[in-house]
This record gives sequence, C-alpha cells and structure tokens, in this order.
Amino acid sequence: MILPAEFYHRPTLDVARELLGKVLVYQSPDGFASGMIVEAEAYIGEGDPACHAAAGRTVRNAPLYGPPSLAYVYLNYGLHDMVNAVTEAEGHPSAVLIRGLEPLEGLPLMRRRRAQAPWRKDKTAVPSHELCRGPGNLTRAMGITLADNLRPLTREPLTIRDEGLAPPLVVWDSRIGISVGTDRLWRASVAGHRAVSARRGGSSDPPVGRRRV
DNA sequence: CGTTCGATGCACT
DNA sequence: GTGCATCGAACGT
Repeated sequence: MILPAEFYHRPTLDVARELLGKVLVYQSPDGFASGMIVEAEAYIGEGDPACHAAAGRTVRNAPLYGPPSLAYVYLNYGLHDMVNAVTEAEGHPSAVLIRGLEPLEGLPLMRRRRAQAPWRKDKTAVPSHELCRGPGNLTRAMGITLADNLRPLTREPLTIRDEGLAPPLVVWDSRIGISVGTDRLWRASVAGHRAVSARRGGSSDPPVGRRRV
C-alpha cells in the first residue's frame, strides 16, 4: 500500500522513524527500482538552524512550505541530487531527508546508473549494500533527479510504500554533514545496517544498542 | 586502517 | 563571491 498523505501530515520525527522499513519505489522512464529505507534525517521548521527554511522562504526551499507528501529534491555541492519527503501541515516547513536504502529490485539498473557517474573512476562493480548508501548515491542509483522535485509521493511514478516489513530497531544520532544544530539527535537509522552511512561505535558492526526509541 | 581535498552548479547575500 | 543536508580518489600511517 502506498503511504497516504496523512502519513506525512504528522510530527517530522515520527515520520522519520516510521519511514525506516518502508519502501521507496521509482518507475522511471528507463526502468523500475526500489529499496527499503534504512536511514533518514528530520529537518524541522525555521527554528532548526540546519533546515533549508532557517533563513525563511526562498525560491529553492518553497516545497518545504507546501503540503505534506510532496517530494523536495534539490542539488547539493553542485553534484548530488537529494530527495526529501515534505512533512507536517502546509506552511510548516519541514521534511525528512532519505539517506540510505537497502536495494530490493532493479539492482542491475542501479549498478549501471552508479557506474555512469562521471566522477567514478573505479569501474569495478559496486557492492549491493553500497549502491544506495548515502543520499547522493541513492538518488543516482534510483534515477531520481531535480525533475522529480514537487512530485507527490502518494502517486506513481515515485512513491513510498508500506510492504508490511517488520519495524526495525531504530537508533537516533546527530545529523550528518551540517555545522549547526548538531545537538539535535534527528537522524534515525536501522541499527547496524550496512547501508547506513557513518555508523557510530567504532570499527565493526554488532548492533550495539544505542539510544532506543 | 585514517584524513585531506578537489569536483561542480546554483541559490543566496 | 561564498557556501553548501556529498563523494571518492589519493595519499599518509
């Protein structure tokens, strides 16, 4: 079942947590791909210094002020398209950034798209758990671009679905790649999952229990 | 293992 | 002109 708009019309932290284990699906012109969300960050309102809306409404961040369930896609560092799900009531600028997926369908297509990245010099095959690890990597693998900005996530071709997967064990940490608002633990991820970027807790993996919710 | 640093486009001041 | 919600190559240890 496709998540309805009401799913996004809630506190952003609740949406971020519950998006873990849901499935991002994109039927693009060149093929079908999907993956389970394993990492997501909340950006909440003009009072959140790391939110794009921190300095008020602009042309670029206008989607954040729109109705919940819209996709907000923007270009970062001139290279990477990032995809967010707009949350909360219209006029309350907030969203959840999708940062990691476990690939489910369309892996050959994902591999092809990743290999096409002009800056990728290493032509060896990308391991499946790295195809959609990191926000820039997952949009590249899924084929999501700026052209998908403002698409409703409640309709084809770009949707997020509840496929009945078990709710995962969630850990909360500081958001990544920002210099302000790092005190807020607004990054939710599936404990110990390989497709989660910058996993905490040293070198290896055992799902060391951090901060449960 | 670790860290540094260049690439690259555009909204915003 | 500045500064990014990044990535991965290159180099040091």
